[in-house]
Amino acid sequence: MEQAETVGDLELSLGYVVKQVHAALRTAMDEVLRPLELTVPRYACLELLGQHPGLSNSELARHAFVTRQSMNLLLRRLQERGLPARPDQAPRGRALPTELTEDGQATLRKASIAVRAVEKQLFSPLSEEQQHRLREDLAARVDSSIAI
Amino acid sequence: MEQAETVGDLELSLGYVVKQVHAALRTAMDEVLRPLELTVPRYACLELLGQHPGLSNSELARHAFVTRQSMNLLLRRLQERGLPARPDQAPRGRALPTELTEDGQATLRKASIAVRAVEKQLFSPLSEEQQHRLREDLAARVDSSIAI
DNA sequence: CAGTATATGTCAGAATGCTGACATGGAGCA
DNA sequence: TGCTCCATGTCAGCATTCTGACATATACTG
Repeated sequence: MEQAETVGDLELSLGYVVKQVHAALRTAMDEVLRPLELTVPRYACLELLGQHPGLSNSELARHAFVTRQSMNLLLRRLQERGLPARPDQAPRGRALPTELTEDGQATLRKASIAVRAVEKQLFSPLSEEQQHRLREDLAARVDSSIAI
Repeated sequence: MEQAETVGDLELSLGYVVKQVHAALRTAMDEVLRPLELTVPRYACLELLGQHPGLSNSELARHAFVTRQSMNLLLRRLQERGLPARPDQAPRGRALPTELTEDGQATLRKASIAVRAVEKQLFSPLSEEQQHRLREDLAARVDSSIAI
């Protein structure tokens, strides 16, 4: 009976390693986003809007992995800065389709470049092929039902 | 020039995929830990103490990826429940070496088994070999300097 | 020895995120 | 049509975590 039932050595735990990488990524992203007065969730919101204009608050929340209440507050703060814009009335149902303003797109572009550099640097120890394989393996276990 | 400078399609971003897996893991862990009145950071604290008795508050914080202020509060709450114990005075310097009580060990055992099951289930779509490779690839880019 | 640098524990305040709750708009069904 | 169910936006309260600050203990250095 080799298979342990407890977590065992943390360094051998896939969950812990994922957490390590996630923490490293988040710290590095926070650092480069600070000059733009963005946090990771704020950046995520902009990036999602950039790729999928018209997303509602609830949809943004799901894809950014926060509750819709948190996203609501976050979105309002960004709106005060004039980065995204929402109509006053819902064109249908209650969902308010959100889009980036010119300023929002400009800010997103800067942020996206910075984040891309961080990712590239963080995963640079891995070869192109390893990175591809890593993404495949990770995606393999993500519920693809979350796809937009 | 194929190499984009911005993040590009999120689904193709390693960072986003890591975040997806991390979120899924965290949600699943929170769920199974709730009956034990534990959160992920609280569990992490106990697991670290189980594997490395005598860690100080600051060391726990670093390995659990929170600030030492947060860990301090968290640790005190756990102490009120009698799970870990710290001496009143530091045997050397200011660091207070923390250890699990009997209750703490018992709680940790239950939690660890539950978390192990979650990890196992979450990564079950991947073969044993793929999991091994995944861990290797991820660990390859974690600063091993964080090792205990 | 005195002065400096580093690490630790801790306090205080602000920001962030979550849970619970409620009202509203649409879809499905009797 | 009327009823139920679900998704959305939003308000309120609570918990958690962070940043900034300060005191203390040790190590290092001139």
